[in-house]
Amino acid sequence: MTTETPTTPSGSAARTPTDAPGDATADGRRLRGDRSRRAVLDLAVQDASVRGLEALTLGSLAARLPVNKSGIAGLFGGKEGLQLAAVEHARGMFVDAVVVPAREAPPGLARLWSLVRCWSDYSRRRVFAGGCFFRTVEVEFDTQDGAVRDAVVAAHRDWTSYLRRHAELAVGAGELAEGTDVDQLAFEITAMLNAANDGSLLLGEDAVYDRALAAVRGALAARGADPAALAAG
Amino acid sequence: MTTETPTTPSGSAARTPTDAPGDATADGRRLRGDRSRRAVLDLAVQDASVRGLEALTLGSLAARLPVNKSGIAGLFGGKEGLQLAAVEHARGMFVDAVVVPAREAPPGLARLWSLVRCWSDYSRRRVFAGGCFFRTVEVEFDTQDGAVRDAVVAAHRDWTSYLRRHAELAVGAGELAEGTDVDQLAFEITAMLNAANDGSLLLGEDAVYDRALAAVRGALAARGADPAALAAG
DNA sequence: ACACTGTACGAACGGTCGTACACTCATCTC
DNA sequence: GAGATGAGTGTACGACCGTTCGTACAGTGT
Repeated sequence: MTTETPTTPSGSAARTPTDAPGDATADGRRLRGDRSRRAVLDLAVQDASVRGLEALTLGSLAARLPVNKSGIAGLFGGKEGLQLAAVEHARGMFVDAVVVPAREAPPGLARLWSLVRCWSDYSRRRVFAGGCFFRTVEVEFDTQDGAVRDAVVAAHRDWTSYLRRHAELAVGAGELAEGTDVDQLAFEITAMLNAANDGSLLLGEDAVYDRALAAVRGALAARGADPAALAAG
Repeated sequence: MTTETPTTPSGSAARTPTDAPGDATADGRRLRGDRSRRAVLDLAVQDASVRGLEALTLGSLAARLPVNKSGIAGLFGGKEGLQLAAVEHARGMFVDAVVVPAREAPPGLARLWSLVRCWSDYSRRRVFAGGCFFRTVEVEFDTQDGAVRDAVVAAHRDWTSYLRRHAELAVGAGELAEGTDVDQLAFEITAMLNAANDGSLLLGEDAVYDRALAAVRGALAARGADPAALAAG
């Protein structure tokens, strides 16, 4: 992946191998298939955010959709194909829910803080029924390897490097203290956000989101950020 | 659970319903059973820390042990019984690996910092093959309910309340600033430790443990802790 | 008209899961 | 001794898993 910036919700996410470029033609068959794929994935990411990608079941999905079990298998080429497509689909939803709204703030510290707030809202709003989709699947594929794990890791790196980039911009613009360890900062920010997500799910306490925001605000202030730039939630 | 203090590794963890008190007699049959249970659980917690408790399989466990598949089922009364026993077994191992060693430090700030360092070591040493056992199963049972989830939540509360208690002691002893929000502090500490565990597993970077320790040290110092009391890792 | 492609179906496949049951054997109780 | 108890085995069962196959049909191109 060359783009450092998370791309807009991948318009053409999961496609069959033979995907010759330049076919912008509207094939009725493909349209129908894409609509079916979309319906399956909308359900699959919700399920996976709760139970994980391994717990996804072709039969269970098919039972709740006007699609046959073997139809789903054919649509994605098998279960692993479905899992990979689900990761990509979730990535698009994440970008829509977090990255795009945060773009209203200018690059640098403002964008960084906006990302933190948008992520908190994204988790709190339960865009995915099981909290952040990627939290679930990251822990699930922690210690395995294969294509799915690679996709999960790639999504994770994409997100953290985006955070890190805007931290660097903030340092360059003098909004954060010179010499700030942006890796350390990104680590602390993601740690707080993830902890809020997990705590909210496990204990049902909503206060954890405020705790996370307060902690991030503290981490930024400790690095010289203007407190006025860190509007309250 | 009335004890605020994590108990020593539960000597009699998983027992069959009829468990009349006062039977300290050494029944040869029971001894044999306990030995078998222990062997099964030693394997089960390792598996579960990697793949989760739902992915545990009686057949897979039995294939690697001198025990029959239905033998395991009988030993624990079924799969859920095995899962519950695994949580209890892991709890004991956690106490042995983290709580007991940390007891060398006196209560208060020193104990708190010792717990942080011991937890970091516990995760880094891979006491469980899949990193912290409880991280895996917490995320797994985030959004479900049932006896297993309750056990996981109880273990979680046990740990965090233990942290919080020593934070309170530190405040009371003047080692941390008066008015310190101990819930916030406990939140930040667990967030950092968990993030180190997860990051180490997902990305294979060992540096995250140092990042976590540095962040916790910062969080404690910001609350007035004597930097000299926070020995380096 | 024809061949070709992609979606979708229904049925069947081999495999694995957890559970249940009947049974043997060692051990403890009375 | 007799009888109860618990560990452990072996077999069988029903349920569900992902995959595969043959088939039908709609849409596209020539």
